[in-house]
Amino acid sequence: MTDLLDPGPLLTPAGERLVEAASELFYRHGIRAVGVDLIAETAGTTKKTLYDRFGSKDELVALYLRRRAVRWQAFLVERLDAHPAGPGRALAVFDVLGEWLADQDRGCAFVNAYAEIGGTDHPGLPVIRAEKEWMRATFVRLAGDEVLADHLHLLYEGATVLATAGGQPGVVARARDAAVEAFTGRARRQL
Amino acid sequence: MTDLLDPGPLLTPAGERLVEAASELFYRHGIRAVGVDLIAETAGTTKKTLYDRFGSKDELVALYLRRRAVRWQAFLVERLDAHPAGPGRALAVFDVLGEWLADQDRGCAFVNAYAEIGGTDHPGLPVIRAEKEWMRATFVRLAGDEVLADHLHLLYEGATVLATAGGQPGVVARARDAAVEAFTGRARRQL
DNA sequence: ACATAACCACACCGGTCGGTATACTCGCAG
DNA sequence: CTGCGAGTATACCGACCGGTGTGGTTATGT
Repeated sequence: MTDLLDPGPLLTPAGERLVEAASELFYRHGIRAVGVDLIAETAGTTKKTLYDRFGSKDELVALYLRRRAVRWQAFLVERLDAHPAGPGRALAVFDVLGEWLADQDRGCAFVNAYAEIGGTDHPGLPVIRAEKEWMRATFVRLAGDEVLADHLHLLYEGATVLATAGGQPGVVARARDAAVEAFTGRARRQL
Repeated sequence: MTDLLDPGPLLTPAGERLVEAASELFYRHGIRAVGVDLIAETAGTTKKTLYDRFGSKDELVALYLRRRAVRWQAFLVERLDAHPAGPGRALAVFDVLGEWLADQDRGCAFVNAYAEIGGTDHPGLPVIRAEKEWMRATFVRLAGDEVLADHLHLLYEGATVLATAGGQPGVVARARDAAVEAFTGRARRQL
């Protein structure tokens, strides 16, 4: 799992600009909507360099997803560290999600990518699965309870979808409320 | 809302074949991945007829989404009617979802469409919003409680995402379990 | 007999798609 | 001085993109 989300070795300067440009364009407009010509032009380099560095558009897409996963995970972990250790951190995930979604109005990059490459053998597919599994594992670690973790993970994914595709930005706060209730349900279950 | 999900007037035979072919191709491969030439060929007709009937690819996409919404809603209502009236019907939504997802392995058509057309003024966007709002209203009607309905709706959307993009097909049953717990939480809240 | 709508066949438009090839310049390490 | 990896510039490839135009056929209804 960890290797699937490895952002890979350091890139050459032009390679770095290419993956940066591709990441923003892919997220904002979708994968198929963005051509390699536009990526190269935005990065201030050429298609030749793109294919020299990454071999194919599909590989560049997979790298985009790996980088995106690492970025979100680093953001989440950093924000969670500011909270006192304990079950409250599982709740704080929803605060971090709200903060993240304030900037990222196009929703979950992995869900979006699956919409375009699902049902194929695209090299980005394992990255998508690994990211969702990482979030589940994170909830398990934070909640210390598999059943509760699944419950929280479902609320988390639902909130992301409804806040973006559903056009209901306030839903993240309601998801947090639901998470609180899930916690009290766990407490009662364990009595 | 209801008019946004109106499938529209009856179509001519070739128009009907076109929207049928487009629906399956769009859902299976994505919107941008499917060209109008392929749609026309699959329907056994021509591009000319497509543009005579629908005016543009975007309008055909919007119609695809409206039809998809109507089809899911009819399926859900029919299945729910088999259950005795009462709060148990809100739980049955998760059984119906599991049944539906067994055939539809490409996830939520509306979330997928948003991944491709979000951030634009595509005529399909209001349809996506209307469908999500319809599901929320349905949960409110079934649960008779806004807070509980939001909780259930979040679990429902999360289950759809994780069962498909997340590659965790068993998650729908866990979402149902979580929904049961949300119900008992409501009961306790109302005492 | 005539109009009309629906449909079909096909050619065409400018533009973009992912991907390849050739040739050149630069900085740097041996 | 030389070799080499990185980057640039540009042209090219066949295929496909969404969309338009022309002309002709069939069926229905008046």
